[in-house]
Amino acid sequence: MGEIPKISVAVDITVFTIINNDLKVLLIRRKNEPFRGMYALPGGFVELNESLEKAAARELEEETNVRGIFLKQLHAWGDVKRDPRGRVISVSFMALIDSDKFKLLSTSDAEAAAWISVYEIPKLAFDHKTVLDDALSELRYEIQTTNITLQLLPKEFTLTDLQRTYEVILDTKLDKRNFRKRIKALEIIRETGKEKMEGAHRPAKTYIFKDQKYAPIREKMHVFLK
Amino acid sequence: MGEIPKISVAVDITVFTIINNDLKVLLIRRKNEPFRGMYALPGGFVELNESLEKAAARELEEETNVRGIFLKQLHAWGDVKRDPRGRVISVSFMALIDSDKFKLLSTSDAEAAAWISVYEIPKLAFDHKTVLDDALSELRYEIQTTNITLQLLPKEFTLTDLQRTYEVILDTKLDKRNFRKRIKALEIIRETGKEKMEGAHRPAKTYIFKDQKYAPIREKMHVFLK
DNA sequence: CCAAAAGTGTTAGTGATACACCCATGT
DNA sequence: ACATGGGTGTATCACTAACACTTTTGG
Repeated sequence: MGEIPKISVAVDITVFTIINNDLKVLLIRRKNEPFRGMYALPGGFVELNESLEKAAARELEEETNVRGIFLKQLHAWGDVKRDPRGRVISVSFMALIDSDKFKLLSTSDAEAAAWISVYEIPKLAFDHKTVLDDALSELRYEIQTTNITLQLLPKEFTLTDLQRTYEVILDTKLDKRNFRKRIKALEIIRETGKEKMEGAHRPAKTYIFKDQKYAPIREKMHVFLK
Repeated sequence: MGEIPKISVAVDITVFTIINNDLKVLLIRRKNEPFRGMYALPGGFVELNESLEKAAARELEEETNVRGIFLKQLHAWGDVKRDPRGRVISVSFMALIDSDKFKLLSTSDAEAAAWISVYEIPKLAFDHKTVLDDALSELRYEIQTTNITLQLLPKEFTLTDLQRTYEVILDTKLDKRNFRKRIKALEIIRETGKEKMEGAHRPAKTYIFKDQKYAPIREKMHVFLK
């Protein structure tokens, strides 16, 4: 080859979590130009000897201390002028972390990183607002077609925990009876036999996901007609 | 900046069409190493001054003479060893063209390009088999959630034409009455008032898509529960 | 009048929605 | 005994699926 153009390739990760019944995204305050002092999605450049997924996992670990988590690739952003420093294309990823593990973040030496409500997003560097909006709409789709919420919950959880997760992400109220019927029909969770007692009321049964890894919900979803 | 790694970025396009009731993909026979003589998806490297979409459109036009067509970005492929020449990431796109326009292809000076049935795909260069499989499954999803079939049909078409398109892509037989009921309910097409007479039988009404551009089918699709 | 594709309705079953009360516990 | 959240069933409605005959034309 020889005259093949070379371009810098970055990954940007939209990390979601739920804190206080609010959907939050991890944002980093930039210390350097361009967009110094502005919030941005965590991310960084892809090294020559690592895949896109590896790069995203490495950056996520560097920023949050969280490792081994599921990352979903979303989109490649390639506008010529999206980075004022020069030609940079960015591949975006989505990740979800359990809000318990998030405490690891504050013990890390990551610079000014913060969990920001998706409903109070400040002006972001680069095209990161677009990237984030895309990730959010992808998240809302994913929770309806995969078991991805397992990433947001502790291993054992109650049906109320699960319903709240859906409600927070979809930003709606759901009917308790219908939600339970539907979730049971999807056959993605199983009773543990244990209960969780918490507060002055009847204890709740706890559940675990049958698949402990990300998996599409087998064809309960629209197949078109026959 | 300075020590930011630079990577070659390519686009690869899976172009579908229907010929003789068979779903075909455009493949190019490679004239150069690596994988010389082997079939591959059309594509090429992204220039510094063009977006990913522009690059895909340019490559598509160079290979097929077809321009102004809808291209959908699918995925970024970034394995370290996917190209033996060095580090290359590739962003894949999908395109559909009307089989009438395909004739433009053979009049072009494109080198050995061929429409190959998706059921008879030979060994492909690079990771193009994976890229193609991904595109095919995306296509099957897209025709159920968008009006993308408008790219495959002439402007005016009959319901039988439309049904055959779905059948060929989904590789199933569909019930005529149920298909028509469903399509009407989706409200994506409109009668032209004209008819198409062809052969010794009753003439068929013709239809056009209400949106003449790619559009998602407004929320007839699963919204999850309330 | 025959061949060929176009066009059309009904029924049964399945899944979605709306909705209200009793249960088990701690204090 | 009361406050709190956990847990459950039914009736209606909308959509999906299965299925066969009549219509219009050219030859």
